[in-house]
Amino acid sequence: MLRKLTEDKLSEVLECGISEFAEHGFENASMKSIAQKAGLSVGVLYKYYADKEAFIMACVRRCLGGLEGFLMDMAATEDKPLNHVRSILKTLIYYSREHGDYIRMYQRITQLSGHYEELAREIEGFTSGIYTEFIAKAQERGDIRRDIDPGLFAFFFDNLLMMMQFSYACPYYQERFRLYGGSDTQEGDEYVTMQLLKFMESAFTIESTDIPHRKEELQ
Amino acid sequence: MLRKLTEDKLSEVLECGISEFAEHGFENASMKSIAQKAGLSVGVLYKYYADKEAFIMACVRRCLGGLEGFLMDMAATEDKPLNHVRSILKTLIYYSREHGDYIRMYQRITQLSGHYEELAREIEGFTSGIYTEFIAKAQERGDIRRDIDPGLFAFFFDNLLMMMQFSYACPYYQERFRLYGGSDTQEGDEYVTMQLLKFMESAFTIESTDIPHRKEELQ
Amino acid sequence: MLRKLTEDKLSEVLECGISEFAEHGFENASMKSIAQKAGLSVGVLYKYYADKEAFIMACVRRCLGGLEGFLMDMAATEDKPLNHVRSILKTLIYYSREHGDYIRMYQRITQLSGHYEELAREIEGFTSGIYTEFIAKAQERGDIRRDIDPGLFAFFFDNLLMMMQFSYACPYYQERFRLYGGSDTQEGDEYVTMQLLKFMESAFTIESTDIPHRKEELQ
Amino acid sequence: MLRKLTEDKLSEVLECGISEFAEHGFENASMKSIAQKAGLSVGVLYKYYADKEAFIMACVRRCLGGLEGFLMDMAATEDKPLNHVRSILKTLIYYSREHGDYIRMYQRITQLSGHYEELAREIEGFTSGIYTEFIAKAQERGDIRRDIDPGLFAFFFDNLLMMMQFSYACPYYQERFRLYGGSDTQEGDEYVTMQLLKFMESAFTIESTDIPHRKEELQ
DNA sequence: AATGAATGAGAATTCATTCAT
DNA sequence: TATGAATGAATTCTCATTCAT
Repeated sequence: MLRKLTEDKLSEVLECGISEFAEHGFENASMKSIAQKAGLSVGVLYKYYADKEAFIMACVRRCLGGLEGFLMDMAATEDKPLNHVRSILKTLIYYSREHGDYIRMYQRITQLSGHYEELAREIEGFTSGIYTEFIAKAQERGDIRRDIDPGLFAFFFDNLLMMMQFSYACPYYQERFRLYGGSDTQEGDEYVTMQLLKFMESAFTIESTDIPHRKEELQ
Repeated sequence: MLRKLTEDKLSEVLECGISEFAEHGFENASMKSIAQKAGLSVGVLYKYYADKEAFIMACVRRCLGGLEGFLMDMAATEDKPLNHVRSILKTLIYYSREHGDYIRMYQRITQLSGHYEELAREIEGFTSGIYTEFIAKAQERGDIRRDIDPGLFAFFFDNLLMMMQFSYACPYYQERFRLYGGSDTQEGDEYVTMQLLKFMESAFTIESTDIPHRKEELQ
Repeated sequence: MLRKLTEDKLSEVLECGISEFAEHGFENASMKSIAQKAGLSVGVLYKYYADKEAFIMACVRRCLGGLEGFLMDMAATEDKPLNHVRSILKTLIYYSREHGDYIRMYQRITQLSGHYEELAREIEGFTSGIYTEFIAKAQERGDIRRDIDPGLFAFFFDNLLMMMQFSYACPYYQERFRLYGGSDTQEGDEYVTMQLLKFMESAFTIESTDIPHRKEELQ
Repeated sequence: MLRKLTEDKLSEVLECGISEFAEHGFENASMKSIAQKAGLSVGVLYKYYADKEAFIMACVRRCLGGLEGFLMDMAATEDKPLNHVRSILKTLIYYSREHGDYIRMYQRITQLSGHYEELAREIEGFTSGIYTEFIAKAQERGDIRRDIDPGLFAFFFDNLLMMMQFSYACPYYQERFRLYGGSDTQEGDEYVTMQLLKFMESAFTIESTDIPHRKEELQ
């Protein structure tokens, strides 16, 4: 019998939870099987978490915390936009491979109904802030075309990143990825990265002429 | 008699299923409430579908079928790439608003575990085919830069579209959209469309020089 | 498989519940064992009653309803007080023997905590009303001494009756009864009845002199 | 060391047990909360008592022991029957107020199923002995009518006392008491006592004529 | 053929009891 | 020796599925 759950063990439990939830979804994962996976009895889970809901929440927090940490690291680099993006992509792909559970868990989170909007705001707010600022700064420096809404630009950018994550970590998206000739095997990473860079690069630099630039000009 | 019920009623049942699954997820939706919603007894449901699994599958098929139909219509237009894309985006946003259930259901599908890869292949294969061909043709015509992998280009393109769909139909993504200053209200549609077009436009037309063009050139 | 719970079957379920609760108490009786006893699956119980609490409540109601019915019958007789009481006692003892479960269940009810006061008021209010009125009328007619508070008199009277019920139906009280030389076997009934009548008779008829008659005279 | 804890602490634990059991019943009271209330760890509880059952038994014993002590004191007085009874009642009511837990616990005990008959015999045997002897002696002295079975007389007498205890200490009986116009507030004590005395007094002194005197005369 | 009540396996949760420290 | 965290059997409750009518 374990004497007391150490900090480490507690972490392990959450990881097991994340792994189970990532694999089976919140409803299909059973507290019992999570406990077993962690080598514990159900009782312990309920000692530390009031109920399944609370445990899910803890896993969600840990997952988002992990992602946020990763994003922070990623955002820290200073470089020319394209190089920065290149490094972001590299890290992202690597992370998606190594911590697939977190990405899959994240995908599950996007399905959660109820009062989880705050969660979205927490994690997505962080990302959106970083990216938007990143874009805005680059626009100031003239590294990126200025005739585009930095918020939406960041949004499209992040959309591409999210889809890459899913495409590397989630079964359905992996399959889909393959259909597009993409490879979710290590070898192709470099190539995919470069192609995506190319796709973005132009978006970053060209100045279009025949599309209205600002909301105000619409009417 | 079966035949009497069939056509219309069966459609209705599937629609109810899709609506329930879209809203509550596959686990949380109950066969009973679906039957009630469709004005049927559970018994009939089980006459037509062996079990919940089978019923889900039928709903999934219908949903994907619906989406495919919509995509076909969308793809049918012939026009200059950017104009074509503009019309695609317009339709897409409109559809996401009007048939949110289908989009939400689709999001649920992307979470399904098990032997659903074939499903992915069915629907995504269709899309990927269309888009890739669309890109390739445009490249031939010189409407789009040629130094890019048409498959991956189509992939990135579709990624952006998928995220738009979700951002217009799924609660979590809607919330996220707002954080980026995006508006999921009718008024903003035009603006968002244009910004996205701008984001893509350059990707379509610029020819980059310092990024390797083909897989083969990598080593 | 039963097709549908008839009125009778539903009654039977409640009787099984009463019997189980009477024997094991509310906490120790399990829904499963009650269902089994009634030859049903747990599911049915939960079809008809929201939860254990609700089922208990239904059993309590039925039990109190039964007791009330019995009390009504008992109260209906018109006769000279002592004869009336004699018949009450007879019925009471008979009932306690035949419907021990109801009496035992009633004893359990007296332990219930929570919002069951209303229940007490329902059943006890009924009894207290009947007895108090019965005493008051007898006082008017001169059949019973008038220098006593009819309410309290009825209270003491009912106390004796309650204890008789328990003594005939509840294990602990039965054992206690025996220690007093009382017999809870059929043969002794008549004798016990008569002794109790004698105990009460005098209370009914003598007019004491050295005990203050009314509340007001106390100070 | 065990010895250190023992005497006082053990008493305290038992008191906590009694208090918890009195309030929540045997099933609903948890060993953990009892230990906490006593400022102990569950471990110690299980050092002294094999299991919950054994602990309950110990509490039951202590409770009955306490009641017995109180009854002994009560029985010690020598006086004329009615005066004696008056003093008994006074003490009883006072005790029921001051040591409600013991009375409530006692009520719980009367519900215990299993091999608790011995318990009944222990405590009730004591009471019944005292009362029966008290009645018999008074009959000899001519203080109480002789045409009544002293055992049953004592039984009825004790029945009235028990009900008074419950009516002063147990929620359900308190509520019931109120319905009869009884007051469980201090002020009414004197009045209730006197009314009960009056109710009993006559039973003690009148000699009825038309009810058979002894068991043997029945046939 | 349609109905919807009954079934019962399985999930969440509690708590008496054990035992490593 | 005392502690209180861990254990896991048992309980309540749900819901996909069956089947008598």
